[in-house]
Amino acid sequence: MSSPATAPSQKPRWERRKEARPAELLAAALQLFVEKGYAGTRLDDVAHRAGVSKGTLYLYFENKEDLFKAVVRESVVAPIAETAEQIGRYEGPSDALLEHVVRRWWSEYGDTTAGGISKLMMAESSNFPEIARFFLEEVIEPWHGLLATAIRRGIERGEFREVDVEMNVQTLAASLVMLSLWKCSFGPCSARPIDAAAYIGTTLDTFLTSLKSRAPGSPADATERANRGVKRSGQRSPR
Amino acid sequence: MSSPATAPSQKPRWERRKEARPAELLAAALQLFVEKGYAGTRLDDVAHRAGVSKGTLYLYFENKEDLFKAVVRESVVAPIAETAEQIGRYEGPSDALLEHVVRRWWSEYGDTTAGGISKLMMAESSNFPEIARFFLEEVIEPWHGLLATAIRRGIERGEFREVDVEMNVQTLAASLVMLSLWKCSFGPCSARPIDAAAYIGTTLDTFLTSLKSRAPGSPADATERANRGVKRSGQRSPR
Amino acid sequence: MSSPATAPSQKPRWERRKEARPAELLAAALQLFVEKGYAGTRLDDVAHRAGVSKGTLYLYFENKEDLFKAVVRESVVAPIAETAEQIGRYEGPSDALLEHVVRRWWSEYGDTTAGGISKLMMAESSNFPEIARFFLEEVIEPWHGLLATAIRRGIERGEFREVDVEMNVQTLAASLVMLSLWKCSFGPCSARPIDAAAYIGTTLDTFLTSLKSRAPGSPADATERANRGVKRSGQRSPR
Amino acid sequence: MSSPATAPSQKPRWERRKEARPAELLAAALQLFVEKGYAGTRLDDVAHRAGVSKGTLYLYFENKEDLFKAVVRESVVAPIAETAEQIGRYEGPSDALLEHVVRRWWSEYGDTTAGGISKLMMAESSNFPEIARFFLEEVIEPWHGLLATAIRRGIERGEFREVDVEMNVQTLAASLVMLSLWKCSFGPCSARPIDAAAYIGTTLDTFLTSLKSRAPGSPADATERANRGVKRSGQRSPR
DNA sequence: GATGAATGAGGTTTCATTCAT
DNA sequence: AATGAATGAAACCTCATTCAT
Repeated sequence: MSSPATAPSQKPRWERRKEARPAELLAAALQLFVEKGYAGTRLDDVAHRAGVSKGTLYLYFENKEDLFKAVVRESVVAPIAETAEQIGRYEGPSDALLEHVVRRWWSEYGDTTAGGISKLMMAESSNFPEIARFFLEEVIEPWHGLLATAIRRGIERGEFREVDVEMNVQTLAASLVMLSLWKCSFGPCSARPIDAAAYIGTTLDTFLTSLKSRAPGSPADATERANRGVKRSGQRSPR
Repeated sequence: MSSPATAPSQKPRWERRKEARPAELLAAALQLFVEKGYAGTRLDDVAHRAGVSKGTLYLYFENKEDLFKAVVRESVVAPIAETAEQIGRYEGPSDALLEHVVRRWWSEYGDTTAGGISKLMMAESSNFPEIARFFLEEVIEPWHGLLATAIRRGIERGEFREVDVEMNVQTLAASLVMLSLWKCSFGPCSARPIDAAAYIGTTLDTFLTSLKSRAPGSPADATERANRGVKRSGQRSPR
Repeated sequence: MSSPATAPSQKPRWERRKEARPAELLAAALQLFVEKGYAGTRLDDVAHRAGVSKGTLYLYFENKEDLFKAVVRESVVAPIAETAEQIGRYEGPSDALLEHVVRRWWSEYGDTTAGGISKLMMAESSNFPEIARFFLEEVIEPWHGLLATAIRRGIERGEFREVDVEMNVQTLAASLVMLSLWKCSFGPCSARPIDAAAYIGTTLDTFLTSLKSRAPGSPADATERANRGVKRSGQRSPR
Repeated sequence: MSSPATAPSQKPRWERRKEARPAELLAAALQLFVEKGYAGTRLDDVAHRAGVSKGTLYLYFENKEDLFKAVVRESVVAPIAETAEQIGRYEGPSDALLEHVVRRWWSEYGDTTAGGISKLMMAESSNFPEIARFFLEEVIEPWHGLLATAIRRGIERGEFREVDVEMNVQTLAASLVMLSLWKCSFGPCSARPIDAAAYIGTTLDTFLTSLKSRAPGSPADATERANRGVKRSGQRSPR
């Protein structure tokens, strides 16, 4: 500051680095965090996998927790906004729309390395409540909102029957997210790997069939009708 | 309560403790493993929560990994066998049967502390492949088999349409397991807690409606039929 | 908390330990902190000198800073209170009283290992402001108060001339403390060690001679008189 | 720069820089060493405060220890030689001379940033014995010699009583140095800052009053005479 | 059987030092 | 001459594991 030596244009170059080199570090960290969990990941390994020394990590991240937060934040893909636009412009039938939203989520996020973030957050949410909340608000809720918009559109246009939108979104999303989780948890252990395309196809089939089901009183019998309202929480066993 | 002796009248016969005591340790370990993950759990805390000293742990378990394995193994409830019997004896409609199986799973396992095991295994499966495989074979597959039996029964009896049983089981189970996971991950972070009964109700409604849907060519259009599960994996976007 | 096993009376026993074994650790730490400074002291060395392993340190002190604080606090000798009593009961001449207070401080504190604390605090006060303030209030000020009481007594009884008590205490204490500092700083470097007894004798001689000096206008010339009031801060050079 | 051969002819041109630039570095280093101590000072901070990069430090100093030594050596002001001359030429009364020497020391050294060197050396003398010895011989002893000369002159001219010159110098210097130490140690912690002018005034008053005290047998009683400095080291307590 | 003090390997973090530019 | 990214040795600290009581 007082010396003429300190170039005034240094800062930008620093910042630039913080986005260039760190990318490799974040990628390495993502992989390891997903694979080993937060506590099980050694910074030594992260650095090694990124091809740098342990100390270099600390040039870009204050500490392990900071790195973890950065990994979560940086891995949050933003195709949600893009998909949201598509919904607004779309004019075809709602079932195709919902299918599109689901398939796009899978290809853009669920089937990606970033998809492992879901598993990571699931496992570490109680250790990092703040980040969990961040993930909930910035990732999960927007994505649920997308599904909700598509379903609600179908109901409003008379294409879908009237269901509890919120709950349908929850359960549909659950099915899909589980596929992501499975891929990076039991996937490698299982003898025959899961067929993702078939899984998604079946999920769509199930939910769309249910949503488009018209029969006022036929397929849905008493049991089903009772639960359809969702406001009920009674329980019955066939015994 | 008063002296360092753990219990007033327990002292006399120690022999039985060898098998009785670990229950408290396993319970404590389960809670902590689920909450903090394997690496994040300190044996100190486990012992403390179980009300014993750290050294006592080593009287019953060789080491941390041994404790972990024991937790997983011991927490595996065996009501599955019992439920399997019920299915064999049952004679009513298949939708009620499926509902029963699902609700029983939730009350006996998913809604239990042991339900956290799912989250735990999900997070640690890559660190403990053998245990993951054990869990897959001893817990997941039998439980999937149960659902498969119920669905197949419905199809055979003409109550359900013909679907890809395997995949329907996968997605149905996914939805349900996700409820377990949510409860001990994002649950505590979320503003309004999830309504488990409604969630299960909606899941049953969706799957049963889909399974009982008859209309050969009406709601399910070409797209759906293609994905219905007949081993196809075609993909289409509304674009 | 939930378990009946945790005896409520364990705490005291822990606390007891915290004063038994830690004594050796505190002694070792004191020596090293005084010798090497805070940053220059390795916990490994402290433990080694105390004959225990590194980890044992952490059974008794949370971290390095905690150990440091404990060292300072524990080394604060309490002979000040005792000396204070003696002053109240004393009935002889004030010069002998002052001499006693000074000599006692030296034998009980300045000449002790704890005397090194002065050097330590001097060096680290800017790194640990809170501890510096603690030392200032709990050690330095009481000790200054003792000297002030003795001097004020002499003035009130007409044995000493009227001087700025506060400043006389400061400068007298400075001279003495410096002896402590010297002992554990330049002392070992100097060819011929300082003669502590002679040093203290001379200090007493100087201050007592000055205090008992009666000459209204003789020895103290203009220069001196000007400074005696202390309220002046003028400066003059003999040039 | 180009070949592995370390060209010895590259250096010549930069010789001057080698002596010019370090001034800023030495100033920065001095401040930090005084404030944080040797081990507690990071070269990063030194460079930053001097407005250069960390690597630049190594163009001028081999390593941290080298920098430290340079700081001590370069900070040793040479006004002592100058003051020594003044003493030789001086012809007035000895009390004024001593006062001059004392005040000059304060304004030229004690009140300077370099005054912090005393604190620094005190703290690090056991870590750097060679430098401590250097400081002792090159700084402390000459300065003590100055005071000794002034006092001895007073005794020889009959202005001062016969005292142990050596010890009087020690204790006088101690009082003064302590003021320097206080300023950069407890000074910032203390509620009301010390009044340096008053402190020096009182010190001069005390020592000059003592030195000029004539009364052979009146104020100074047996006790005092015994300790007066005549190489005796007897000790007595009023008990 | 039970304890908890003690250990030390291993992880995180810091920072003096180097080197390509 | 100057930079600042990169390094790795060494410090702090944690915690699974052992063992005398």
